[in-house]
Amino acid sequence: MARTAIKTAKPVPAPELNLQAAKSAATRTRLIEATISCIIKYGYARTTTPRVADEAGMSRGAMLHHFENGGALMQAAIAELHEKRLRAFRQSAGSTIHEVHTLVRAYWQQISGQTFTAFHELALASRTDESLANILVPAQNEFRVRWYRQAIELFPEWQDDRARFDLALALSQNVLEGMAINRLTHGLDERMVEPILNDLERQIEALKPPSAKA
Amino acid sequence: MARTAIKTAKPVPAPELNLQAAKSAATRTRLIEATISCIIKYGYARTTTPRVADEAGMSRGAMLHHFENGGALMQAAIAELHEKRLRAFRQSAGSTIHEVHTLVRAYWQQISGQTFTAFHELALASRTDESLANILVPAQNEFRVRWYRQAIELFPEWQDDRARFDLALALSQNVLEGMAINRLTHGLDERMVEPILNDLERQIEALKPPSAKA
DNA sequence: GCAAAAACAATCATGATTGTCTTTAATATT
DNA sequence: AATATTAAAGACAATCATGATTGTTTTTGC
Repeated sequence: MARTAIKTAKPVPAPELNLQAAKSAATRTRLIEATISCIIKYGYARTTTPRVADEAGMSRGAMLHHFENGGALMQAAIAELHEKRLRAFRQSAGSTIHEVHTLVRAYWQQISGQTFTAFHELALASRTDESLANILVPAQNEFRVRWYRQAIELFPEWQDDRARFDLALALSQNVLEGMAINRLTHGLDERMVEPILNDLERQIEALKPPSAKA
Repeated sequence: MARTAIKTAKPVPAPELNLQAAKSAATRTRLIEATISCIIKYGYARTTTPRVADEAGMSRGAMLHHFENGGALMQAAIAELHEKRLRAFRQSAGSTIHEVHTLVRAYWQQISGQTFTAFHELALASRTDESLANILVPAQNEFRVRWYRQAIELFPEWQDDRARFDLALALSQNVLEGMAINRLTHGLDERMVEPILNDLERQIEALKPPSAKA
């Protein structure tokens, strides 16, 4: 699957109220979830079409009936992963509590989950896989833009000092994602998680301009 | 190559002063370097034996003469990568200047290089490849232990407050490696590198106990 | 020089993955 | 009820990576 050229999106079968044929959608979902599971279990490179079909509990023939090739399935899985990320993100940021502490913990929870694992598998694979990068990078960019915009909304009074605001965001992103990735690769001392999170929060608070400090 | 079980080390041909047969060592080196190049160029999963042989400019048969199988070659490549890292590390830490600024920049330089890229490829692959993890994790651990020990040597007067010392180290590791990895995966805004590095330095200085502050 | 050993090259058989094609079962339409 | 459509399964040929085997050329030791 890894090396498969990835084509454009499949023409959605028009949202007529197809009755039983809508269970085809269930099968597609099953396949997409199986693909994500395989990425998490075996890594991107070993997420092969036989493995995915096996994980989904169906034949490879059935699978290729719903997705014309492995690349199309992978593309759909990436779209779903992206949606998952955005959903989790909206849920976190949409909370009524906008304290730094809450937000840091929420994002940490988010990237501690397996969705982030899958995403990083894809992200690193895309380093050396151009066709994969072509569909993944836009998703990454969109996520980052939304992250940034959301942060602006959450801290409007911080916008006078853009430099420090940007620093707080970049710091958060790199510290948290750095920890998450190091955890994936036997590189994180779990005992240091709490101290680092606390320090990050302290640091963000310190970067807030006086007008924004509660 | 990815899925190959990795055996124990090859019996070194005894350090007698073999004359021309020592050019065998050159070929082995060539193969090991080719393997590392392939990991960087194509990623771990696509570092196959034909590609490596091609990169080294020799036949696959010749390659398998020097390394009994793909796994043995990969193991040797990992050992070499580990050595490279340790060498670069010693060079950085062995400098006479022990300022925080210098050390942060030195480690940043180090993980900005391709050796770190290769290492992260392996590290992530080892998440789902047990036999790879078996040879990579010890190297990772050794590197971390040396890192820690070196830091203790560089900042002896900091040892009274171990909690803050450990925090400074963990923070440095996660921020710097986080940035390096995000850079690999289209996730780093290069404009933020300098501000983050400066902030990290400031932060480390702030964590130093009064007795250690110059 | 000559024989043994090592370096190197080429080929083979095997297993895995991929996409296509064919066949059967289920479901929907008229 | 008959037929067309879709889901699902299986078989197929092509490609590729792997390790083993065999053959050829150098190099080394006697």
